[in-house]
Amino acid sequence: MRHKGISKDETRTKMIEAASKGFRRYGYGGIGIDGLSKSAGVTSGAFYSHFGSKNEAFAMALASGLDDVIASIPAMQQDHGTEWVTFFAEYYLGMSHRNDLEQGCAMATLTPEVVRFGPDMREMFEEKMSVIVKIVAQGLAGGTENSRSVRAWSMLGVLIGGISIARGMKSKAVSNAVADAIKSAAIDAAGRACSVKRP
Amino acid sequence: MRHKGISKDETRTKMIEAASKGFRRYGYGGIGIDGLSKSAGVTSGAFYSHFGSKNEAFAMALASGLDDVIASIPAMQQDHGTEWVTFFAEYYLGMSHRNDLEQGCAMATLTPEVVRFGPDMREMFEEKMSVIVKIVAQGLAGGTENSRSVRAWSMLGVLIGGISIARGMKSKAVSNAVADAIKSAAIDAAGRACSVKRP
DNA sequence: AATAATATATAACGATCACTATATAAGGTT
DNA sequence: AACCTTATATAGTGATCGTTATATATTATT
Repeated sequence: MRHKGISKDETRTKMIEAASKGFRRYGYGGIGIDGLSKSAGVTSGAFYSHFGSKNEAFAMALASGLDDVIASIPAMQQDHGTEWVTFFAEYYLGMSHRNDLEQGCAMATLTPEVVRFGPDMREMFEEKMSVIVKIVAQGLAGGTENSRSVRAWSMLGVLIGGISIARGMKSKAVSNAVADAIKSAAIDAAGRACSVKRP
Repeated sequence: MRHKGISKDETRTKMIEAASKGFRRYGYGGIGIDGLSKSAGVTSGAFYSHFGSKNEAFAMALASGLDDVIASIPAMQQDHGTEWVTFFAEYYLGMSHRNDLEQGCAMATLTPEVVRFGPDMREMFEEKMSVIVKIVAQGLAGGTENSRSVRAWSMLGVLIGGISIARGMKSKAVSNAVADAIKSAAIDAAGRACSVKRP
């Protein structure tokens, strides 16, 4: 049966959102089709009319999560000028983002899973991450283009690894200490930032 | 039934090894009791005479993996003097370690899973990671003790995040580019190293 | 040599897994 | 209003999930 006054696109959006949140929070193996469908307010029948497989749903969730990053970094660069790196690092390792797996950055939660998938998934990951690093590098100043790219990868690496460690800690004190260390490391890794003006 | 000429400890060791490898390669949700038992050459009956639950097996695997790090870093520091950080970074992001999930460093593969467990698991993680960071900091020179600790967390963060990103890439070229960037970032994050002499 | 203790295999549990086939209710078309 | 298309629900598939209970073969004890 259909739903009253709800378009297929609306349902699809809800289902990608549910998949995004579910996979980030529980991991690929930690939630099933029923769980994902249920949290989208539908059943597995709807799931398979939108995605061919669980794998495909993960791909959609990953792509959507990385697209969010691709959209949000330029906005931060516009809003915070040369201070954008500091702002980014402080947000990324801040308490609220650290405590929010479900709505947190997909890079942090989903990247470690990518290695276990096939070439198609990894190709998509590679492409989106390359876009992200390009955008980050555009917000960095000084050195060669290669240097800025290296610094961009470094900054992303330390943020992703750092939040992963900080999230694993039991005590707030140690988690905070790690977070603070990683914040400064990310800022150092990025080096000099610049203000980005986009058309 | 028992096994001929095989002690319980031998079996236990094989099972912890199998759990370590299995969880690193497939993730917590990606392998089951039967899979872990089978790759240890036993059945689920043996599994539950050694571990109370899958959770407990993960805890053993995590502890054992982190203990390996705790044992191997001092050895590296002894062997490579002030160059130990460079050696570590180059090993960590090198091709062979990058391509070997199963036998690779447990910090990289298991850390992202820890956040999904309860306080006991996270407490153990916190303790072992704190030991690791202390050992790393002992191999760093200059600055205050706090600065060396911050630099140690930063170095671990960038290594863990960096290998996670590099492993997700499809192409060797991009994976290598990320790896090279992370190597230099890790060395920079660590700052000046020192030679460690232990009794 | 008989017996007890123990380590592991085997078998089974209900639950959930990813996924498929079919039924049905709603919207769109004529 | 009748019909067709479509989006979703329902119900099922065999397989595997984590776990428990029991059977059995080996070692240890007497």
